[in-house]
Amino acid sequence: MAEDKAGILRRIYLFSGLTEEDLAALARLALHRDFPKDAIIFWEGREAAGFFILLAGQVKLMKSSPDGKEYILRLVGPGETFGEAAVLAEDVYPATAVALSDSRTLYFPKGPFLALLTSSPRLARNMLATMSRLLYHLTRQLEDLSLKEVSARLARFILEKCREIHGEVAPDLVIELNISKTHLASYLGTISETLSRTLTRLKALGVISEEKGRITIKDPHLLENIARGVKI
Amino acid sequence: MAEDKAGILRRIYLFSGLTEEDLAALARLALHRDFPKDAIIFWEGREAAGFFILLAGQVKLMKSSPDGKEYILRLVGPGETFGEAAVLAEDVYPATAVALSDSRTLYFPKGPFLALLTSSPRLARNMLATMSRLLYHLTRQLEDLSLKEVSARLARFILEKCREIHGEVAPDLVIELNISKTHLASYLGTISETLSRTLTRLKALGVISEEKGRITIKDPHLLENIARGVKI
DNA sequence: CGGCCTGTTGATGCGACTCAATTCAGGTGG
DNA sequence: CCACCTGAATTGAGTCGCATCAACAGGCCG
Repeated sequence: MAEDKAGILRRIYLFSGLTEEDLAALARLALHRDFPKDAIIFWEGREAAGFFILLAGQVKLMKSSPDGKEYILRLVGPGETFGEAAVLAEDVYPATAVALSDSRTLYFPKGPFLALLTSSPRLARNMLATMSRLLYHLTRQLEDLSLKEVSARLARFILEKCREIHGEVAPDLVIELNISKTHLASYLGTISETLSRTLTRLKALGVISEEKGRITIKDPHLLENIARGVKI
Repeated sequence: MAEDKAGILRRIYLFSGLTEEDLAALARLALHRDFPKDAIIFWEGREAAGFFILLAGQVKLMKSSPDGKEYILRLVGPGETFGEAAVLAEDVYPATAVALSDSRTLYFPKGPFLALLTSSPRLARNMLATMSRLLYHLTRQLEDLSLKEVSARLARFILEKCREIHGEVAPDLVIELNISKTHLASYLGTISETLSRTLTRLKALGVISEEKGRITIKDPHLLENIARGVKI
């Protein structure tokens, strides 16, 4: 069984370049934990006893307000880790994790992992790089939320998604939204009604076309400008 | 000279618990760099060749939009590091750093520091903890910006500042704003006019009193509720 | 079929940004 | 020492973006 896990771990970015020995040690302390759709994986504010790697499924990391609104900090896909930040400085999870679909994870208990971290400089380096990228990502989100309006945030989302999938941005490239529009709205810091209206406006402008969660880019140049904050 | 630096470094959180040997190595690669008020220390998007420790003065890390608005991600005080995230995964600084007053810093070039990081598990651990706390901080800001209104963000700022200074929140405790209200507004994701109005409302409610940048807490309980998002 | 969830569209109201005018404080030079 | 200038802070009026409330259409499933 441990060999199975080591094979999986080898393909996770966080563990790239590790020695076989380190991978084996990681595999020994990893535990399979599966969650059905809508299950809460951990609550914001609860003690962080470990972190997760998502093997299959989808997970949202979110904050919610007393009056029921929610903001999605991050959408986690297979191969990505989550809950990492909590195991280091803070002793509590900074957000709530919810399975958006049936999800399989590997769980790493905090204590043994920290020990391994001390003995493997490469693992520590990878961990720092991972957190660095998270920081960068959050920084961008803060910039968007504070300085840009919904249309700009949506435009940026589409562009980044497109680069992620196709490696470039060009007319007639198609992006699949793998999440509901309600979730996308929360991720963009707005609500579904506003997202719906904004999409309609972009469609009316001929910047994109869309049906059933498939967005086709029509005018990349204008889309870039909108993402930059140009009023429409 | 190197002894001087080692003495300074010893008191920096990031370097706590390091061996004398590591401190000496750090001291050897650190460079003094001073900046006058309003100097740009680094630009967002420029290559990150190293990071800084602020010894004296004050620095803002900010994002700015094409139309001149700015958002302050973080206010850096003496003893804190900045630009750390950039030296690891990203090769560019994610924000612009500006000296708000004459500032003295120590500068650590990326390459040698990374080498040291690999050889000192304790340093790597501290670095991870530091970044972890930054992540936590940014997460809170995102929550505030997306879910709360200005009054709640201001209330939370006052409460956190109070805890930071006095270790508790109680009536008649005084908080010194060491920054201009315009800067505070940018930090709270708003503009000076709105901040001014919000302060006036809080004063009218008897929650706080304020003159010349000195805020006195009058009603801690109500302040907590406002921070939680209760409408006023 | 009827329930439910997701998404769309319309009407309305509120919070916060904009623009503009005024006051105030600090610093400078005559 | 006071007049002057400059940038910060305040206050008012108007506008705009977006959330809210509400009604409704379409797809899915028990």
